[in-house]
Order: sequence, then structure tokens, then C-alpha cells
Amino acid sequence: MQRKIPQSNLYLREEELRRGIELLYFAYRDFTRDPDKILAESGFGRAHHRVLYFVGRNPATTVSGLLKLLRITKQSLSRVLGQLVEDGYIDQQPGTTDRRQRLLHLTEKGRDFEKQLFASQRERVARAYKTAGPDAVAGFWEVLLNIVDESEREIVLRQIEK
Amino acid sequence: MQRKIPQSNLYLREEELRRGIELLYFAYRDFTRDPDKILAESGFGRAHHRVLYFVGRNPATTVSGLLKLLRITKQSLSRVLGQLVEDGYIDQQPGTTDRRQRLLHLTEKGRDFEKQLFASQRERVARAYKTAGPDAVAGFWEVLLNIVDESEREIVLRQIEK
DNA sequence: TTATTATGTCAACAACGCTGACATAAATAG
DNA sequence: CTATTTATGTCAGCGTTGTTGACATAATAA
Repeated sequence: MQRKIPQSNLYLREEELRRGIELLYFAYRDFTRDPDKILAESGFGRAHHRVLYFVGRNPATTVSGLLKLLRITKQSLSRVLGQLVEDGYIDQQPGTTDRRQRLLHLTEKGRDFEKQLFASQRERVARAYKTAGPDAVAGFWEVLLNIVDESEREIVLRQIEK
Repeated sequence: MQRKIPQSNLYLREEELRRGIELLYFAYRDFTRDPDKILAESGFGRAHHRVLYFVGRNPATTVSGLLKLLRITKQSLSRVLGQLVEDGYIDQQPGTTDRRQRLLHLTEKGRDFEKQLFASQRERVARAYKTAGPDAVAGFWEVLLNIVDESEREIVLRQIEK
């Protein structure tokens, strides 16, 4: 330590940190634009998207599983989940070993809708990946993962390695 | 075209696209957590943060300048900007050439507060940069920039190269 | 049997997007 | 010089989505 001061640390200057902060803001803003538009047409919002997305990715997940993954209150989740169940996008089955649980699955309608939402983001992300190239994409993942709370990283890793 | 199918395109499979989508969600969620906490203590929200941030980064910007950068309605902006002005975080001066304009500046109070907010994100981002390394960071920027709407990329580039 | 857990529900509140309508002062065009 | 456009502000209302707090039920676990 203290031996050599690597010039590469220049990328840790305020300027570069602000660049990351700004790009994260702008990218996230536009990243949510396409699905938001589709959702609005069906009378849903971004929160519905998340539930559809993660139920689709984690079939037979439970309510508490979703709560841990999303880190929102059960009241918030209950509102959107209830609507999705009522409108036939998600279906609930009592757990087999623990009958208090509600195992969540997308219905066919839910799968179709999720596909549509995914497609709207897929294009944007695929284009960005293609333009930037595989090495950049690896860096993109790496930095994002390290921005996640350390206490959450386990959960996130388990999710993205599905 | 069609000659060789590069195996590197594997990184464009659904799995890798979903990984980006998920990491973007989790990282953004946690990325906003620290400032949100500080903001709440002062009775502000995320929207106030953005205004403070971009006024700080673009001294003497105008209301319409902010509107173009943030892409929200003037009514939304007006609400938060008004509070920040009233509470003494931002100060308005009539434009010199065009007296209809309100040139926006952070006050000292505003600068102090913005520094505090920035510090809370700086740590997180700096740690992520350090862990991932400079090449990863370059990729992170590159992919994020390409996720931004093409029509907005000019504006974003101008911003991040300040 | 008692305590804990998984889930749900009712109510209220705040932040922050949005639309729509109207107002004023200053700049600019004809 | 008048008419239009521009920069900004304001009032009112609405929808989504997060929050807290309190209470309820059924099933599991101690």
C-alpha cells in the first residue's frame, strides 16, 4: 500500500463518478419508457410489470418470496398482485407442504403479456449490447452488481443466474 | 453476412438480456436508497434531488433547460423547484439577454445539501468502480449510454462530458 | 395449547408523474 | 406598432405506488 499510486485511479475522480450517476439516471428513465407505455394501455403501472416479471422468472414463488426479492411492503404488493390475479394474469395455488402459502404462476394470458413487455425492453437492451460489445456488457454487469447493496447481492446473484 | 455465425453472439441470448434488465432494476433500486433517506429527513423526495443535482451541475440553467434534460412536465418541475426556491436551496435571477428566463443557481445551503446527497452515492459508486476495475467501468458507461433513447443521446453526452 | 408464520385487509398519507386550462410578461415577427 | 410566440407560472384534479399502523385468519411449529 502507498507504494505506487496507479494513474488508473483517475477513473475514480468526481467527474467519473458523476458520469455513472447521470448515465444510470438517464438510462433507467428511458429503459422503463417502452413497457410503461404498454402497461398504461392495460391500466397497469410499473409495479405490475415487476410482479409479472418476477413471477414469470420464478414460477411457484410465494408472496413472501416476492416481498424479499422486491423489498416492498406486503400492502404495496398486495394491491398490484390482487389486481393481476383478479384480471387473470396470475394464478394462485395453495402450497403443498405448507398450505398457508400461495404459489404464484403466470397464466397463459400473463405469459403473453409478459412476453410483450419483455420484447419492448429486449430490443433496447439487445441493441445496446450489440453496439457496446461483449466485453463492455461484462463490465456493465459487474459494475451494476457491485452497486447493489452488499446484503442483497446473494439474492440478486441467485436471481440472475437462473 | 450469413458467412460465419460468431459464437460471441451468445451474449445476446434471452438469458443475458434478462440479466441486464434485472441488474438494472436492483442496482437502481439500491442506488437511490441512500439519498432517499437523507431527503426524507428534510421533507424532500427523489424529484428534489434531481433538480438539486442538475442545477448544481449546470449553473445558470433555465427552467426550460431543466425540462428538456429531465423530460418531465413543467407542472411537475414547478412543484419541486418552487419548494427548493422557497426553502432557500435554489436561487433565481432574471436572464440578462432574455428577462423572461429564470437563471437557476444553488445557494450555499443548496450546495451543502447537494454535497451531502452526492457523498451518499459517491461511496457506493466508487466502491463498485474500484471492485470492478477501469475496463468494466468503461463498459458500464458504454452500455448505459446505448440504452438511452437515441434522440436523447446528444443531450446526455453534452451533460456527462461537462 | 400456545406462539409464530404466511397471508390478507382496511385506512390513510405522501411523492411525483400526468392532463387541461388559464395568465402574464417579454421577445420577436410581420 | 400590433400580433404572435415564447418562457414561465398557477390552479385543480387524478392515478400509481410507495409508506405506516392496526387488525384478522388459518396453518404450522414449539
